Amino acid sequence: MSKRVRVRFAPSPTGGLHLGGVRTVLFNYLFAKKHQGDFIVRIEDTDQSRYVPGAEEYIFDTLRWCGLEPDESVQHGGNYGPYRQSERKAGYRQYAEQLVKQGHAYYAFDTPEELDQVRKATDKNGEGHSFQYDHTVRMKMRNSLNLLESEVQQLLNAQTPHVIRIKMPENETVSFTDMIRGEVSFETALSDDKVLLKADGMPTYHLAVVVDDHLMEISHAFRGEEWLPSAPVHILLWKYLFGLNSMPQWAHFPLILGPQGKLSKRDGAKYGFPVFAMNWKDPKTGEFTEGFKEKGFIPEAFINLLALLGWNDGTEKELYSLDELAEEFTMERVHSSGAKFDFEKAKWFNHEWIKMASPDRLQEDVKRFLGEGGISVTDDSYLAKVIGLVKERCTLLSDFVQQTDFFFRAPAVIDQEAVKPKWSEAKKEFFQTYAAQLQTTGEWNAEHLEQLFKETAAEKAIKPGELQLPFRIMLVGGKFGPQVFQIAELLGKDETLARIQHALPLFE
RNA sequence: GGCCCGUUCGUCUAAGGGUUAGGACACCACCCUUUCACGGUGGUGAUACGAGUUCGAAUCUCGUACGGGCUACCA
Repeated sequence: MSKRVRVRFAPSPTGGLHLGGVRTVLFNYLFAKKHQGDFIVRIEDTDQSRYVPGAEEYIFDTLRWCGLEPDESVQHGGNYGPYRQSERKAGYRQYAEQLVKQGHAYYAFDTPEELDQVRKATDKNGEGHSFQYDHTVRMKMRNSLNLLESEVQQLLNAQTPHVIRIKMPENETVSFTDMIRGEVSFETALSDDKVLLKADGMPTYHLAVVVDDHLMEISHAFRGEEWLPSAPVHILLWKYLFGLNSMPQWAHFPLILGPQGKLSKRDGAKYGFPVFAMNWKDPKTGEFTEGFKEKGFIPEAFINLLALLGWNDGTEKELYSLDELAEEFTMERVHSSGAKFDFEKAKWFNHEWIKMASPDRLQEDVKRFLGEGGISVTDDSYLAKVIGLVKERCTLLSDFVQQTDFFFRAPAVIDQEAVKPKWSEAKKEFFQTYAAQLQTTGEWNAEHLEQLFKETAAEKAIKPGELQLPFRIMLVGGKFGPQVFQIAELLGKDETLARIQHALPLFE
């Protein structure tokens, strides 16, 4: 019997969640659901200098909007807490000390300033990175490998600021099986001696991720490809601390790329598409980044498009609900190569989901957008009818503003130029007659209105087609919207007549 | 620079030794609609390059090129 599936998403609260981040959440979530496992969110806030107030809340708000609720987290509780690494601070040191005792790590007293100097000195106008704190230089630095034991003890007793670094083996090959990429291997000699415990007593990501994955009994550790190069450090820590047998299985997701390489939040402003899941304003810099939610995406579509960026089930199916995804998802079918994000395709997904959604489902979202567009809705059942009529021509929720505006208030502008060139006295007479008929008719539905329209047109010997555009302009103000008689039906008798009367003189 | 990962239409991808290399988005044309869309039909368009293995390679191997990631007391 294999152990229970437990996966985690481990964001650091430093800002908004971008596409790649949400997809990492999604794949974790899907894998957990598929295997009846647990999905945990652990906040990795070990770097106090990068902490951004509000970012943690934002993350949970985003997950809620996406419908990806964690089973355990800061907000959801659970038996493996605390779920915030800063609150687990006291626990990490013992593991680092254990490594020192085992000879796999050591105390280092070099200050950040000293290291900076060495880096600058070594990096003689090359493109940097010639200095690494690794096995080739560690015997020249100020650390417990090098200093006398008494000196080390003295420094420690005097509370001299220090870090604990891993002592990377000098010639070992570390390899592991990535669920997506297969066998991956690294030479340990090429990696530097990463800091495990910082001078402020906080662990770095490397120590914390291993310790917490162990303590939280994580069975599968998934993260973005940017972590692949540091995997050997983590494998080594697992080996030294808890044994390779209890190590989770790894998978590194391909990156989501922007038009020119790595997707950055700046791409959003530059190319006109959102990068974050929801609007985010950095409280420190004031920098604003647009979100998919506010751009007019519905979460069903957002999830769907993210899932298909790097995964497919091998069939030609493209539209999946969250439940279907959880059913079909397998890690083996996740790609190993990065995917460039295509906003046009993203919009297509949204359009498809809006078309599939019921007016009820869309009601609240549409109302939110209409409100922002200055349209207030008082009659929900009227709104539902309107939504049903126009939703298939809306790609983004924001499109509902233009598509429904004229249902709630008379058009502010009448596109007279669309009518004037072909306007005639006969057409004017037609509308006068038609208006009079509408006034007295007892029946008010699209079919009847159309029938009446055609009959009257025939009497006046005008092709009905030539009259439809003017009628549309009167009711809508422009050349758009659903079938014109359906519009009139929803508008009702009084409003329809008022708009005809208002527009008629404008065509002279 | 070093290390790691990757490379099929413009983009997302299917095809895990034998197919006219399939689909979707986008684009173009036509049809439907006397609005704008939806929808329908058709079209343009790809295996990075070079060797090797094989009767046969998009698929396996190697090299080259290109792309990306990492190289902090950041995650």
